[in-house]
Amino acid sequence: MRIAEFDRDEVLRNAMEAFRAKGYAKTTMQELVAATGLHPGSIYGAFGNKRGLLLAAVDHYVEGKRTLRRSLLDNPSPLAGLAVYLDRIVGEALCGSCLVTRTMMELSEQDEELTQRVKVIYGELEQDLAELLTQAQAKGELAPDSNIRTLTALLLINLQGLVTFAQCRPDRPLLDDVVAQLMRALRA
Amino acid sequence: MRIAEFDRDEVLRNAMEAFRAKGYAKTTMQELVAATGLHPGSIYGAFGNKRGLLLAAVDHYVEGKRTLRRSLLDNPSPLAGLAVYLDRIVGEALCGSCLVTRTMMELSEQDEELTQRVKVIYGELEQDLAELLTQAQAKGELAPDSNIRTLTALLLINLQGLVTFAQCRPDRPLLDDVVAQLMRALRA
DNA sequence: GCTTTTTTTGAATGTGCGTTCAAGATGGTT
DNA sequence: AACCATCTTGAACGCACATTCAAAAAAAGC
Repeated sequence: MRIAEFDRDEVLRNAMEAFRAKGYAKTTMQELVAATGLHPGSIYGAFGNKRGLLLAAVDHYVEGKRTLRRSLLDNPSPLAGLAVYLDRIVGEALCGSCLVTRTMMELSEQDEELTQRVKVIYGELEQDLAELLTQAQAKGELAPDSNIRTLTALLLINLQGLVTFAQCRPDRPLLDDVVAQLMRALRA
Repeated sequence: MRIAEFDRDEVLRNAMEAFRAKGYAKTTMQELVAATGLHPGSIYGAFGNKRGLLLAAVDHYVEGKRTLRRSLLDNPSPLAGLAVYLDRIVGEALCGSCLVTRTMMELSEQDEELTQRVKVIYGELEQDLAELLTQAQAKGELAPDSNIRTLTALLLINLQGLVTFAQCRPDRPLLDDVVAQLMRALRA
């Protein structure tokens, strides 16, 4: 027997960063070898192939995001939690794009398994947001006649859009104003 | 002398469709040859190389979108024009992604010239929307104290997000509700 | 300490790609 | 009608890439 030397989490973090920076197709094995510190044989041994490494990196990325999201949203005032979360999203959007969105745009309509996985990820996010809005409504932070499903979709769309928009226009004050406007729109 | 036999517009339409379906990197020259009906030599003669064909296709795509947009937004009631435009965007989002967004996500941070071009395209769209909102405010369709810049950004973000969201969840009634909510948010 | 099993290493392989090129076809020009 | 510039055609090229493989190294079990 012999145990693997590398730290799987660190490898996935580095791979993720590489994929996020250049996209799947344009990230070469050479770059992944350089980024992870592993040699080709080790990568193929541990993850099967390049696509396997991407899938593992996406899972790792999503798990981190999900944990963070749930801790930020866990707030006595649901809408206050949402505000904190949105602030965080803006901060991240200013630093770089989202691996999931990028992967989805690049590989959807070609990779059925990956598309399915992305849909599950979106479903989870949607459910978290829907629960949050339901609680907000129960606590009177939202109008009783608000349509949770519509508002959830509006939120998702704005999360998506924010990250993309920030690539073109990394203007923090503007993004903060937009978020404030969005929060007002929810209550309206 | 001899005149080119192919119809440039049709070639660009077909190339655009190919690029939009699979992205730049994953669309092979073979597929472009099949899609356009041109042989490699002709493509290289007319557009320089694969990237040149992409740039030409993007320009063609954007020009079409811009013309359509301006005609839809040209309405005695600015907000009514906006509603018509958004309805159209929803319809298109249900059919497939946006070539510009896709190209941007795939090639930004690698292709400086293309990034610059995309920023110009976004600037144009932003300006059109800002003008529309200014007119709406002048005609009393928007509150006098609304911040045009913020609302413009909000609109852009939602346009962006709508198209991406629709890929995962092609649900026309839901999208219509979201658009209605967004229109309400502008007036608030 | 020897064997066994797994990992590491990095050079080698084969394939698919964007691109080029030279020969043939075409139509405008004189 | 002859010429020439340009377009068309499709085979050929070279390169970069993902992947494989065989040898070396390193831990675990006895």
